[in-house]
Amino acid sequence: MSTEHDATTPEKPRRRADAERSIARILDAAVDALSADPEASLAAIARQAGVVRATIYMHFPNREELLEAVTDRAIAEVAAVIQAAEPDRGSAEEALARVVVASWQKLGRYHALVAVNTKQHSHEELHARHAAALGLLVPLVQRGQQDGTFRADVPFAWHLSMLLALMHAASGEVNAGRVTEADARPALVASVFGALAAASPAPGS
Amino acid sequence: MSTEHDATTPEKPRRRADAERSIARILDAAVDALSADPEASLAAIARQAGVVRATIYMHFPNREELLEAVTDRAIAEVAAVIQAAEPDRGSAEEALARVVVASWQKLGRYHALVAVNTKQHSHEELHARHAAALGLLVPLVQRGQQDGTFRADVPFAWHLSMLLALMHAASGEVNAGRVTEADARPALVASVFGALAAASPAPGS
DNA sequence: TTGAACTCAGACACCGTTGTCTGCTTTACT
DNA sequence: AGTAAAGCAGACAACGGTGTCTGAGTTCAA
Repeated sequence: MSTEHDATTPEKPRRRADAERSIARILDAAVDALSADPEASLAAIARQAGVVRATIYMHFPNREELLEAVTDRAIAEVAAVIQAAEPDRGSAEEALARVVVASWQKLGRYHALVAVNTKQHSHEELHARHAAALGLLVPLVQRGQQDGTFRADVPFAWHLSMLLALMHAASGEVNAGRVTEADARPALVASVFGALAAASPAPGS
Repeated sequence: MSTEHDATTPEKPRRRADAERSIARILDAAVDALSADPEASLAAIARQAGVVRATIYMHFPNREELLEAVTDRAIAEVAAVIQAAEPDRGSAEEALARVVVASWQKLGRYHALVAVNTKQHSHEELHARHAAALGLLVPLVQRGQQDGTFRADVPFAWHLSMLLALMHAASGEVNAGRVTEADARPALVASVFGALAAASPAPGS
């Protein structure tokens, strides 16, 4: 594995090394530019990438496919981080904490990209793409629901959405400078676990 | 510096009745159109409002101020709903549930508008605007923190952000059809309370 | 009822973005 | 070293959005 970066699809073309480099720079620049402005022009992306606009068209047929490649890569990166955190090891609580800590920053980095996709693709299609990364957490959540760690009176997809929302919000807080990253980590873990956890054997109700 | 075109705050301008009507229709259409596509053109908004594009310019000097009026009105509506839920009455837990139930749908309706504002205004400015509605919850959260209902080891602003994120996510779930509104309500309340609640007198940690 | 406010219909110039194309130079591979 | 791939530079038409203007109709309010 490793240095195999395909722009959009793993294909036949044996690209030259500098082409691979350009593609990577364009993708990186696109993430930055689109994070700052979801409607960033290709000219702006090219400028930030240090290439000329025509070079983008050398690797991506049009704007839309570039954005597609950007989100594909972002999701793949997040998925890799999640997987590296071994969501299926240890107790559900431990695993959840591990996954959250490992992935929330990278997830937050790509937070702004959501706005880019919301208009082009439908919600369903967008969710289907996220599923690649989110799907890795399904066993973890279900496991926790079965052993009573997480509330079982809501669908596991609900937990997944709340989890995602909290991680995004947390990275937003850090990004806005309202909390330090060091403070955010335990707070996020606590909020997430609290949100997913089964109600404690409390009285009343 | 005072606004001459205040579509939101009824002031000096003695507008005719049909003008008020047009403004309201434009604002409504803008919410719908921008929710579907954050970059909806003024032509699209005008079409949906059943007016001609020039009519928009009769009440709003430019696109930007129209969007501003839209978000101002949205925030004001949400704030009104929150206030009507009496966030300062009863126990923090009860009040929280009341506020969440009352406001999450309307808040969700305007969820897409967030993407519209993210690029124009800075995060700080945007947060300052939200503060008008969010500020109503500050006493509630602080009260809960003081009496031990909510965790006090995080800033109250953290709780506010998590609260907002969960409500947005919940309305997204309903909007996507993954849960019914009836199911979402108690689930949201549970998730929110769990996220904010102080750790139960449990062992560990 | 009359005048003013408002709306409609359509045009206009201006601007930025997209996608394509052209030579010409530089860089990578064998 | 030679060849092809890739990049640069700068142009081009096409398109859509914005903001302004005109000159008509129509609706409200005194």
